Amino acid sequence: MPQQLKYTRILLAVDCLIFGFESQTLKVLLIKRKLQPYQNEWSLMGGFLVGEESADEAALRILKELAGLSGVSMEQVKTFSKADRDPTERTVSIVYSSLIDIKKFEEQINHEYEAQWFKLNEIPKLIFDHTQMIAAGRDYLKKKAALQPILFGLLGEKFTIPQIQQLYEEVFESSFDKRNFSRKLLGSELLKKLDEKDKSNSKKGAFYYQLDKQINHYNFNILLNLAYNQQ
Amino acid sequence: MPQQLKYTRILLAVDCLIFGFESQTLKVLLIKRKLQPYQNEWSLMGGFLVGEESADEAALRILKELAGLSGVSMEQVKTFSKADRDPTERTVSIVYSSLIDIKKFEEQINHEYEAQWFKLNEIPKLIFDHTQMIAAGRDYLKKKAALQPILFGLLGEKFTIPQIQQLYEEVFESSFDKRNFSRKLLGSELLKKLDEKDKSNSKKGAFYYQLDKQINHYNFNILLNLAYNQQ
DNA sequence: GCAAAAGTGTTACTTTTACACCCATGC
DNA sequence: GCATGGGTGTAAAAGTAACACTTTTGC
Repeated sequence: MPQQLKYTRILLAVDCLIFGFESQTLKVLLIKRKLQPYQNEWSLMGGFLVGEESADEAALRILKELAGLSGVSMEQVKTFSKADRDPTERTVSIVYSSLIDIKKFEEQINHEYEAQWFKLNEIPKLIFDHTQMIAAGRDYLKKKAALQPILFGLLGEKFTIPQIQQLYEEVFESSFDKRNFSRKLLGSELLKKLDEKDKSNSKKGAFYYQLDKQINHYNFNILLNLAYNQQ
Repeated sequence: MPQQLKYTRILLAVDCLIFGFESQTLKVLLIKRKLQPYQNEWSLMGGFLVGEESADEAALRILKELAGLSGVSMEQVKTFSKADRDPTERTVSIVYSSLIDIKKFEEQINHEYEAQWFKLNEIPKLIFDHTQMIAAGRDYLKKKAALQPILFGLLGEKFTIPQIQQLYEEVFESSFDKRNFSRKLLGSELLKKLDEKDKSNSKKGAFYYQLDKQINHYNFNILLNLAYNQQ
């Protein structure tokens, strides 16, 4: 008799935590749960593993099913396993997360589950331990951003310096001197200035920039250092 | 009928990945599996969740049961969920890891499962995806060490500067100039020099140091910077 | 013409890097 | 007495931090 027979098998879920950036703010995508219990309460996009799929695969499927998003590359953040986290039945959940540019994915979003973006300081009460999941995701984001220029992934094809600065400030919950910040950023030689200006935030308008080259071929100490003293 | 009835329940395991440092080398603790299949092959200390325990709790229990270690604070690294990772039955495994000082825990280790330390470049063939787990743990260690002075946790109560340097060099798979390294380390004012010398590595002997104050009360840019250019 | 955000330069200070020789000891 | 690893200083270069005023333009 295989040893395993005496162990309980447990429901395995995946929850998708999508951060987005828009109008100078970091937001989180939430949907309304359509099942009992907790029907109509806000939650991350979550679901159970089916068949032979891995958690990575399940996360992509669930994000597509519940929010309509595809082509988002998520990373595993953390697994939540407390026995009482889901009162219905014991469930272990693996959290996946990504950062996206809200505008870029706006049209893809499916509103069947009332998907909606919430600012980080205006997050409603969520089911289960989803509030903790968001905290874990933020933490993950902070660490990742300190070591890699992931934040660009969140920006659309073009962006302004003040936009990037606001993004970094939100992620690190800090603020930077704009002269120093823009000098560093431009000094990286990663950005190409466009002729076009973004006038949505000021009368003068801010020039748009684009990533000039492939991100991975560079030394990103410049970006790392933005976070250097933050944590 | 609850929605969940249609989903499969899955075996949930925990694997413990213990890194240790001894005689200038980073090592990993492995045991011999006592169950079929793969009996007598090397593996991490792993086991299934039982009862109402969380994965964090299971990891502590399993580490104690299979290797005799207690008082080790492990952190969750990553969850492995591919359908075919365990050929016996579908099992999802959450990996936990820690860094310890081998000497400090030497006496605790229980040899019922033939627990043995292996150098990172001399790791035998392991069951399932345990080799990948070690790679993920190393990566985690590198990132963590770049942001926090965890490496001290791995050293015993006293240590020499060359020892710490070798440790950092192993973790970052890199090398540092010893003058710069020791200047930074001593400049942190975290270390107190002892009168005693370690003569196990040279005739002249190297002075032992101790951590002088509580680690957390300090600014660890000094240590962060050791890793600054490494990744 | 004024409010509001964009953009830009300099200086003092700190940190990093690169580099080579003497020291203490056991054999 | 020599081989081995331990220990130390300095100068040039790079990066960081702190600071204030001008520009543009829509209203």
